[in-house]
This record gives sequence, C-alpha cells and structure tokens, in this order.
Amino acid sequence: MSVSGTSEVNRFIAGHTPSPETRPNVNLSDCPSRLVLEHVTSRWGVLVLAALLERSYRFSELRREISGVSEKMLAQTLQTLERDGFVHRDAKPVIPPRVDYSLTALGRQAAEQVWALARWAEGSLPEVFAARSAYDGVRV
Amino acid sequence: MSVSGTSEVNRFIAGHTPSPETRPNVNLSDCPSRLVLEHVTSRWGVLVLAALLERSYRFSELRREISGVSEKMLAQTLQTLERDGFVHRDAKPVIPPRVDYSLTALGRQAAEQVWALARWAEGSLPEVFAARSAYDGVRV
DNA sequence: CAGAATCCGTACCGATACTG
DNA sequence: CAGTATCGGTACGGATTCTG
Repeated sequence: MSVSGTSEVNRFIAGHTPSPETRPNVNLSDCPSRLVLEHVTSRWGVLVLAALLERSYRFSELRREISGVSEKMLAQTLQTLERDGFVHRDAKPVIPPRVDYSLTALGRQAAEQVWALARWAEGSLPEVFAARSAYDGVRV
Repeated sequence: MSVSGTSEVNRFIAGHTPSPETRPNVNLSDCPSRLVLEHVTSRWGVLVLAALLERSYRFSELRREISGVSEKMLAQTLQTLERDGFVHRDAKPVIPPRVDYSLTALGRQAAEQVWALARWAEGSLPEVFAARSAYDGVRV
C-alpha cells in the first residue's frame, strides 16, 4: 500500500488543475479518501453531523447546541458539508429568515460512520489517558 | 445531546489546568472523544495508522511510504500516537540507529476504525464529487 | 539513520462589525 | 434570523540545518 498527501494533489483531484499532464510526480492514485475525511472529521464537522443525526436544526439552534462554535465556522462547516452532499439546506423565504439543516441519505451514512468512530474513541478514553500519564511520567 | 469544543476545554481535560474550580462555564462533560479523534483523524495520523495496519515500519520506510510527509510532521505524529498508546516504538541500540514502529492492541483497534471510515469515504467519492460539481455549477 | 531545533510563511480561526 | 466581510493573533506545518 502506498499513501500520499499533498496540497497539490488535493487541488488536482478536486478538479481545479486544468491540464492533467502537469500532475506532480507523487503517487496520488492512492487515498483520495482524505478529500472527504478532512471534512467529515474536521473539528466542527463531527459535531454538526452528530447533532443532525438525531434531528434537523436551524442555524441558531445548532449554534447553541454546539457550544463554542463561532458563526463564521458554523456557516463555513455547513457550506462545506452541503457542497459535499451530506447536508441539505432548506431556506424558507420568510421574514425573518428561517433555514433548516438536515442530513441527506449520504450524510446520514457519513454521520453514522463518524458517530461509530466517536463512540469507540469515547470508550477508549480511559486507556488513552492512562497511556498519556505513563508517557508523560517517564518523559519528565 | 449537547456537544462542545473549546481549546480551554481540551486543556482542562488534558490535565494541564491545576485548579478544577476555574473551569469555564461551557458544558464540557460531553464529547471529550474529540481529544482522541483529533489525533487519529489528523492528516498524517490516518496515513500512519493505515500503513502500520499491514506491517511494522522503520522511520525512513514510513517516510517513503507516506509520500509528502516531512520528517518533522512524521516524528510529531508518531510521538503523539505513541503517547496516546496507539503506536509502539522499538528503538534498537545499534549504530546506525534503527527504530521500528508498530501498532499496539489499542492502536490496531484505532487503525481498523479509521480504516473502515476511510474505506467508506473512498466508496462515496463519486457521489461526493458529483455533489460538488452540482453545487459549484449552480453557484457560478 | 533517526531525530531535534530553528526559522518563517500561511492558513486557520475567533472576534467584531455589518447586511438583507 | 441567518448569514457575509474584514481584521488580526496564533498555531500549524514545510524547509533547512544540526546532532548522537
């Protein structure tokens, strides 16, 4: 197996590089899955997907639910997830505006995957903390 | 469900905040799993775990295997994963030095989890790319 | 060979102010 | 209410140099 990760690679695969023959010599044929992973496993991406897994939310509801997220990052995260086809954005033409966010079928798959990973991570916390203590104790 | 994510929160849980009574008012009782996730789902963390899933590697082998990673980031990633108890570091006292990296039992669990996620992500690439094209097409 | 240390650009991210 | 625009600090990460 051979894996790679370069920003040029990402841009190439994303389709923004016009001429395929100018592709760098790195083996970018492997692991383009990072292009998806880095969005669904991003700091706020995980939390947004987890929240939407149980029900749909309005923008301000999400902002309250996910404590600590700024408007900017929430909007940015939602746009990225919408662009990737994970989140459906339903903007009702009313005043004041009302926008509901929900998971698409694909998004539900993603959410369940990362949720499973998060559950495992939560379960392994004791072991991880123990390992960190041991490591730090020795290194001092 | 309520999720949170603040750097202060992370520092608190990590055990670097001496006085627990100075804890911020955010609800940090939820989702500390991010403390583990951000390491195993990091850019190079995923690739390192994936590589070590099939066999153990030496430092320079890993560096070649994961094209695009700098020495600094590979060393840093390996140290983080070792500290969390996912990677075992076996430094042989020879000259020139030889260091073998392998997965611990816990690390194998982590690797299999992220690998499953990566496999799903790879499979969903066509749908994601299609969604991106549709989104970008409309937005132009 | 396996790293540690340093320098430094940049991209991320939060805070703030503004808009429809 | 649901964002966008702008600014600025910071931390991430790459390139280079040095060491046991």
